[in-house]
Amino acid sequence: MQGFTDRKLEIVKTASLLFNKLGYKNVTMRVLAEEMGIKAASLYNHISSKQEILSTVIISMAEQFTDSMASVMDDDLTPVEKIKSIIIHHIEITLNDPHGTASLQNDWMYLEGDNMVHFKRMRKQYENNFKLIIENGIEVGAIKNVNSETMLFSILTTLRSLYIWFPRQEQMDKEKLKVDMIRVLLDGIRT
Amino acid sequence: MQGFTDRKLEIVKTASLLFNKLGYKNVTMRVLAEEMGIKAASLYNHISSKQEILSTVIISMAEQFTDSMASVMDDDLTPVEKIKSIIIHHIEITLNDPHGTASLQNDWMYLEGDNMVHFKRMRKQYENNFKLIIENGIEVGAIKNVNSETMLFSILTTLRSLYIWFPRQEQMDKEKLKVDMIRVLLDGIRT
DNA sequence: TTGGAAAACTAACAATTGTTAGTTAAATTT
DNA sequence: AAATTTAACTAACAATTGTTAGTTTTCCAA
Repeated sequence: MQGFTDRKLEIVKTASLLFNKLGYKNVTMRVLAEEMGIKAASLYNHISSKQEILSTVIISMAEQFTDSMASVMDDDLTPVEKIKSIIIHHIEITLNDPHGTASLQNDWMYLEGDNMVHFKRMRKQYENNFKLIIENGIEVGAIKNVNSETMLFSILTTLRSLYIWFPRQEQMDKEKLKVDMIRVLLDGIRT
Repeated sequence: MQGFTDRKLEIVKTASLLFNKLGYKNVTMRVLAEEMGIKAASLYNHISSKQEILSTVIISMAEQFTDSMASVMDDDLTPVEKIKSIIIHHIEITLNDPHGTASLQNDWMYLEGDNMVHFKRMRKQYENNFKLIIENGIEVGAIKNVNSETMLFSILTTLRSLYIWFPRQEQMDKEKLKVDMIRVLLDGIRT
């Protein structure tokens, strides 16, 4: 029983790596199987469909972000500290599974049925919570009085794209990255 | 001769809209044809392959950004003003063709052969030029002395994702958007 | 009115896709 | 050692893909 779970996890990990390298639709079951060193039909001893592989990757990543947002909302912090905490969570989740995070951004559109509904609901709620934090920051005077959607998406799209350029930042250590990122997103680039 | 060009342009425009809605690989020639009100085979009176449609969309968008960067590099401006100019160009190109910009971000990975090479070269050069401007800004003390790649990608990924949330900002006018965007990217969100 | 080009059509192709059925080998349990 | 489960295999399927060939319709110029 452990063996089954391990093998499935291995398939999902390999798939998310290939999704990232080739794009979801270019990762055929035969390509995936070859990367695993087996034949395509053998994959079906461990998973039920290609869609299950995709949804396992996407939904598990989305749930990590959902959980991290829930913990931030619960914490008793100022708005600015909550935003710092979100930035840190993004960096850690992304560094912990860059290929999964990349799939989350690039391949969610290939989800079907309930998986798509569930994903969209989680994403919407994440954005709503983030926006609430920003608007609370504006109210207490800690955040600029600029259109909150503009600030939300400026920060969020940057965080969502972290996976793209982490490969180029390998010399940089994680803690410095967090500090720099927080500084740039909160205070901009101008001196 | 005008008729031919017009029809091809119409196909390309429709395709980029569908790419955005369904994802490149879900836009089959039959789906595209149906949206145009004709049969799949009829598309080939105007275009030579699906790849040609994709590359027409992607390369023409990439060239717009390349051209805009070239003009910024030529202009006699301070580093900060150059960055402001880049932000404005991004907003204008994106607003002018949101679906094309979306395809540029999402579907470039399905380019083949020379198209892929050409695209990657343009993108690399764009990033290099942007980075030079930032590093020049650091030298003259106008930009924070933070890792230049961190600042580059924070700004660039935000600009590249503009297409995602422009549909939500329809009530907002273009000039205010430019002002807010410049303010947030240069000076952050904190008061 | 007619001739010719432009652009639509029908029909079919070869290749590739995800998936299933049935079978064999490997590993684990009894 | 035997029995049972796990996980690989071969072979094939139905559906879908981009594309081509050949034909008919539409439309404008002469």
